[in-house]
Amino acid sequence: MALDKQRIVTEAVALLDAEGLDGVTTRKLAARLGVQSPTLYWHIPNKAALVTAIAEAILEQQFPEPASPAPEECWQDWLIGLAGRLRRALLAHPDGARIIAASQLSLKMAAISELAMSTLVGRGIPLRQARLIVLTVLRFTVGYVLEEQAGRPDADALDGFDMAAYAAAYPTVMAGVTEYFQSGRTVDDLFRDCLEQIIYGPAAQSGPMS
Amino acid sequence: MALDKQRIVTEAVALLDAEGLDGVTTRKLAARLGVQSPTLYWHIPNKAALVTAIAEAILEQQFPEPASPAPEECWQDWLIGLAGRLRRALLAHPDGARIIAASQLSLKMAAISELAMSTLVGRGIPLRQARLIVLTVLRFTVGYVLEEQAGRPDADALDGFDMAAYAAAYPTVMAGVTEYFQSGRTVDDLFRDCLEQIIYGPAAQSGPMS
DNA sequence: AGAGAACTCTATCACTGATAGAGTCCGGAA
DNA sequence: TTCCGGACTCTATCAGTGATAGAGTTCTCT
Repeated sequence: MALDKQRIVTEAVALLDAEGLDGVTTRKLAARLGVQSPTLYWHIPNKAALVTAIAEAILEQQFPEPASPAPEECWQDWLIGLAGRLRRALLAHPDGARIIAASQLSLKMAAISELAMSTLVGRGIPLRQARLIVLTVLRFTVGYVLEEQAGRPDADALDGFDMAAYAAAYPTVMAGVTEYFQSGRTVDDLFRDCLEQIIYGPAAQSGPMS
Repeated sequence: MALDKQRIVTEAVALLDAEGLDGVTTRKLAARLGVQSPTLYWHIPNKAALVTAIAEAILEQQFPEPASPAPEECWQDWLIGLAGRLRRALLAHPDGARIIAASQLSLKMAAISELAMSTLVGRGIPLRQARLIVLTVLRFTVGYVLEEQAGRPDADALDGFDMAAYAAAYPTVMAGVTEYFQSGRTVDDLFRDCLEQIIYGPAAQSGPMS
């Protein structure tokens, strides 16, 4: 049962699932591996490198191979699917988006960009525009999930939160939220609708207009 | 020189500017205020509340009044300007985006959403679509700046980073970056171009096509 | 003058990531 | 068979973190 980086990262992901990113400490991780915490530092230079490794592992689960380009599908739908997979990868673990955002120089993320951009260019989209679209979609996705996963406000924060006052102060926001979900749509639909907004442009209407 | 929440937050922002978010500790903050750290806890319930207060202060600086609706301007350009101001607010302080993303239930952020959505609705955009557009733009902006501010990779991480190999592995990404900046555009232009992608749709071309 | 709120202190808890340096284990060479 | 050196792990410790308890002080209003 030799300890190597692979085993450390695997266990770190398990710890992440159990306790969230703030629960991933070198001591707890070492304890799970039946080891003292300084031992980890023989295998990893510092904690940031561990987080980056976790990020790669998370992406790896959802993008094992470079992922497939599209055969016959239009690039718009393919790109929406790619972003959806990315979102699913981030949602699959607590604080997934935080981890990706915090990890520096993720090779897997670069690979995803490369795949997306080269696919678009292959479909005849000018390089400049392909870059803009891919960058927009990827950063939007991370930002979206980041806020999706942003801690459910803890009990303390909800003390003194006046729902009625909120609704009165921000009526349009409230009306928008209510309207959307009353029509039977889910948070997954919301993400997709936003993406279509980006990719197909404001002209696109995916749902029935009220 | 009585200590109150206002003074604490002001000094916290100064500390943030000097040392970044990780440098904002209760002890350092207290020391700057000529006080012991437990004293702060009489004025704030916990550190999360402090971060939220910092977030509100940062937004307040860029959005002092509810911000002005547009008089004659088309809503697209107005919304781009709004997002630009938000980005500037986040960039004005180290880790600004991280702070906004971490703060829960920001009232100022809700106010910005309300302003944007009601403006769009006032221009005849259906509620559903106004919500999608505003949500997309705001989350994109936070995600964008978050990555913009993501720590410059420290020296350790750059050890063993092979630039040439990177360029070889991800040629389209590299070509896209090179092409963009060689044409004289800046990172500010990049943000704006991405936003136009969202708001005007993929058909829009703001710059010369290569 | 006295009561109580407002405010700050000392002391301490249970943690965190990180490093130094000593020790153990094991495979291969002499 | 011995010994060496790398691989690996340990104990001990550092300097710091957010947070709380509880005692003490100061200010203000009645």
